Amino acid sequence: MTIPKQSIRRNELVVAAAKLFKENSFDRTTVRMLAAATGIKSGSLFHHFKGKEEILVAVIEDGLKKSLKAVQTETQSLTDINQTLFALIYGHLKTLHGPERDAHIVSITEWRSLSDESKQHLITLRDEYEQFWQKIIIEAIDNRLLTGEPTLIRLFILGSLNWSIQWFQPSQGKSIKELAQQFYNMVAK
Amino acid sequence: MTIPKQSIRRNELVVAAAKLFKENSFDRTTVRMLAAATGIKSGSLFHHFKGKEEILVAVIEDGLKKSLKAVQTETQSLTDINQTLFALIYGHLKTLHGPERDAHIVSITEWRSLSDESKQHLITLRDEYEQFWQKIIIEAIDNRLLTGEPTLIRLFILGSLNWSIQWFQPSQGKSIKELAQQFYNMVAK
DNA sequence: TATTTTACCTAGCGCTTGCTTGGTTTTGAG
DNA sequence: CTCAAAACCAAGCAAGCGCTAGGTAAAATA
Repeated sequence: MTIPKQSIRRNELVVAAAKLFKENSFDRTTVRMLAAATGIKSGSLFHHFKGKEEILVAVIEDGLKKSLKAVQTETQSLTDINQTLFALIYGHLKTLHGPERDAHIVSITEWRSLSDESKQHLITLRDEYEQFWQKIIIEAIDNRLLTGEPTLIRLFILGSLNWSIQWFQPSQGKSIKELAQQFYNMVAK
Repeated sequence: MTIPKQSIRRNELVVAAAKLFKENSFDRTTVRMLAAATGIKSGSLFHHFKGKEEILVAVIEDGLKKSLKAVQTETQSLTDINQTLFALIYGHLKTLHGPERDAHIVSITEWRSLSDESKQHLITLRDEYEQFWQKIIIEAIDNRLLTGEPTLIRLFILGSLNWSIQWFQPSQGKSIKELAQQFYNMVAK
């Protein structure tokens, strides 16, 4: 019995899992809960995934890949560094609180529920994303838009942006664009 | 059988619990693990705490109270707003990565493991801490040291500071004071 | 239409979990 | 020295957990 990595059904399960993992947490979401939410019996889940952890890996992998794609799209064809930096911040917030919100939140909060092997696999994806930021930040420093150590600035900005999952409610009060503007104004010269 | 809220033994258990909750997580720390770490039998834990959750509440309560005390001490007797804002950032980082590190990390990461009742109880303490920040931030805005909405700025700064638990290793590379300086330079005018 | 593959169900095993109960030891005040 | 309160232990229960085994139904392939 081989388990296919791509299938419509599997993807549905991953989306449902992301929602449950966000609402409860990975540990407090049981395979029976996920089964009930998707109209399946709990044992049948293991036809799609080797184990519970593989579901979490799939959710996070999904989230990370979409993050990278999102900021790439948002910043492409921009030449001005001011615009690029804003687009980066805006793009990050837009995916973070967009349709894939659940997966992104899980990517951020459930990292430590992963085994070492799973971490190793996903860390490559995360590094890729962070490198994308790093490059633009360095360019911004060169243009005196930012000052300080690139790595520290990156951790600082990404930290505060990611923290918004703790307090920001989409479609209530501020728009994401306003938010991005305020973030941008605070760090850029 | 009444359970006293203050006792030396209880405090030892809370400290040990903080460490375990940080290393594993609340859910993945079993009462048996905590018992083994403190040289006790698992059942005996329930002489000190009504249930497992009460241990978590004690850890977080401890962390929050010490946070507030730390920044109060750090900023007292300062009149210049520049100095005060720096002291606030420095004080926050110093407790966060100081001797009570475990409890603070648990306070940040395990919030959602709490029941609604426990949350309600602890939210008062957290609000108190945030209000302390808010006051100083407003003063800083009045003095043109910061610009923007107070609440947003607070969330932004505290978010990035708290995020440092994800990457900062005490006693390795940068000192906390250097870190605080960089943070300060990035937000203050 | 026959055959294989994919998707699912039924039933339950083995293990761990938080917590309880009823009893014993230790401690400290009078 | 007495004795009650506090701290602990031994043993185990009931519930929930991830996951498996063996089979059936549906869909795809030939």
